[in-house]
Amino acid sequence: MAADDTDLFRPVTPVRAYQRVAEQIEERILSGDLPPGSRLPAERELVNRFGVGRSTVREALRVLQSAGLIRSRPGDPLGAEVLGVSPDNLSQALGRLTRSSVATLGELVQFRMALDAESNRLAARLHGDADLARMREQITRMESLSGSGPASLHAFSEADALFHRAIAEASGNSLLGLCARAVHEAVVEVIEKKIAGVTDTTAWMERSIAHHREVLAAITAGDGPLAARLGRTALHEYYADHVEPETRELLAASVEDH
Amino acid sequence: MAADDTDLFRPVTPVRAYQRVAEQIEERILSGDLPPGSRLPAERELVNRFGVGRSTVREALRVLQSAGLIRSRPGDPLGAEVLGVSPDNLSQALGRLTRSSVATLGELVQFRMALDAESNRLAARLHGDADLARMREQITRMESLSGSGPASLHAFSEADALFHRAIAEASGNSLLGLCARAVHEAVVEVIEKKIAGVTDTTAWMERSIAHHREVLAAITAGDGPLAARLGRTALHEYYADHVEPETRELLAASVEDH
DNA sequence: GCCAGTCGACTGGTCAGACCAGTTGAGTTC
DNA sequence: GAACTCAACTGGTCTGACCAGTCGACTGGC
Repeated sequence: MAADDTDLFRPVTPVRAYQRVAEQIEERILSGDLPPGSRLPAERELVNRFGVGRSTVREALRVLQSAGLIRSRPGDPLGAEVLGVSPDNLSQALGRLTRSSVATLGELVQFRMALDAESNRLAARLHGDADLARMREQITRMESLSGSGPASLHAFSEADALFHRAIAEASGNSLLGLCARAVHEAVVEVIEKKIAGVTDTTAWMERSIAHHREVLAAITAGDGPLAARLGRTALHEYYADHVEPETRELLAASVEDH
Repeated sequence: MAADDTDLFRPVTPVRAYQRVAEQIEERILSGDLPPGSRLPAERELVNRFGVGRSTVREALRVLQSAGLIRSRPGDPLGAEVLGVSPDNLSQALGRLTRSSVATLGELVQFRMALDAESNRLAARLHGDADLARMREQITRMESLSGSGPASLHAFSEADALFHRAIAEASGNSLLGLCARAVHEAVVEVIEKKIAGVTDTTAWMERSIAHHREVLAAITAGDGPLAARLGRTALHEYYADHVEPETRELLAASVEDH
């Protein structure tokens, strides 16, 4: 132990007051002492309890709020509301990564391929009857929308999102679903308009419905590898025309490798 | 269009002053106007430019800091430093999800299986000579550490992390690497001590080295599917004993399915 | 008795001004 | 030329104030 003197003295980072306050409150929230829906004391009350100034308390609350843990509303006599842990922060972080062009569109699609494939595979293995019913329900909804033309595109993609959420929940892995959702939002932000303008929406919707039916069939049959491959194929077909040309063939290879 | 009156009026959320400030600065950072390493004006200078009070500026800076975009140091005459987009925020969000038991350890490992498998597969297809050299280098470093007992565990896992980062960079998909890293940090946070206490570190290191050698061989040979499966196997072997019993067999199934 | 309106006691959001401890670099001293 | 001093910064914190919004209790008229 004495030989490893790199661990004896570590660089000391002064801990700011607002950090201590934020950590204490965050700890209470994560530990469950402050369940979602409960209220924090008023700011001026927190000032008394923590023995710091109001600006310090406010900076701490700001940090928690930007992390999506609490929400405050002016004039609310009950104090800030505890929201609990939400995935919004996650998708926010992913969104930043894409907007700063750390990640390209091709990388996003490829990333989502991996996530969706794993979700589908797990869902095929673990699904319950209720999960299947919810997926069927969304497909039915898509079918009823497919004739309405471009106006219903918004409702259609909502049904699509719900279908994928049903798969994610059936997979039993919340992380997969959350990340896939975040990436999906990031992708939509980048190319939604492009697709809406270029594509023949009716034909696109019908092909999309066909894909979803295939995936549902594979999941129902318990064929995980097939469901995974179908998920990749669908993403490739949707987005291949819109990614950067140099990554296009790589995406195709991602489908074939499985 | 007129039929879809849900989009005509949207709920209005008053935008706080500190939000506007934070958004403006964040926009400049993400757009590249403020590259990493550059400096923000001093707080009192921002007060003048934005025409708001210092507390407002400070709350905005606090939000950006908690998002990992900037870092400020007391007494620094250059002002806050722009850090650029980093995955720290991502791993922080993942850590919160696990600590609040929204996501279990098993889900984390399963998630990382999907990411690592995809990274390995892509790396096998796209690697350059420099990537292979860096992987070899880290394996050599692990070998030199494997005899030193528990004291060098820290350095060993650092080499391990660098090995995986080399794979991620070889894969050409930054998102995969960043997420894998975030998940890895979250996992480490949960069970690092457990592993350090329970396991025979020397034997564990040697098995780990053997795994890494196999993965490197598969990548060098360009065998993507094999590299992917090896990645899953390695994770299963490392963590299977530490995840919740009810998810253990599911992890094993994740390996076999591929 | 009930309902509408008023009013005051809160809330969070913002601002101004002050002080502190730390950093830095220019000037001073030896 | 090296060491020291010091003033001009920085960010971190506190105080006290004001505003607009919210809400509950009180009060008026019916």
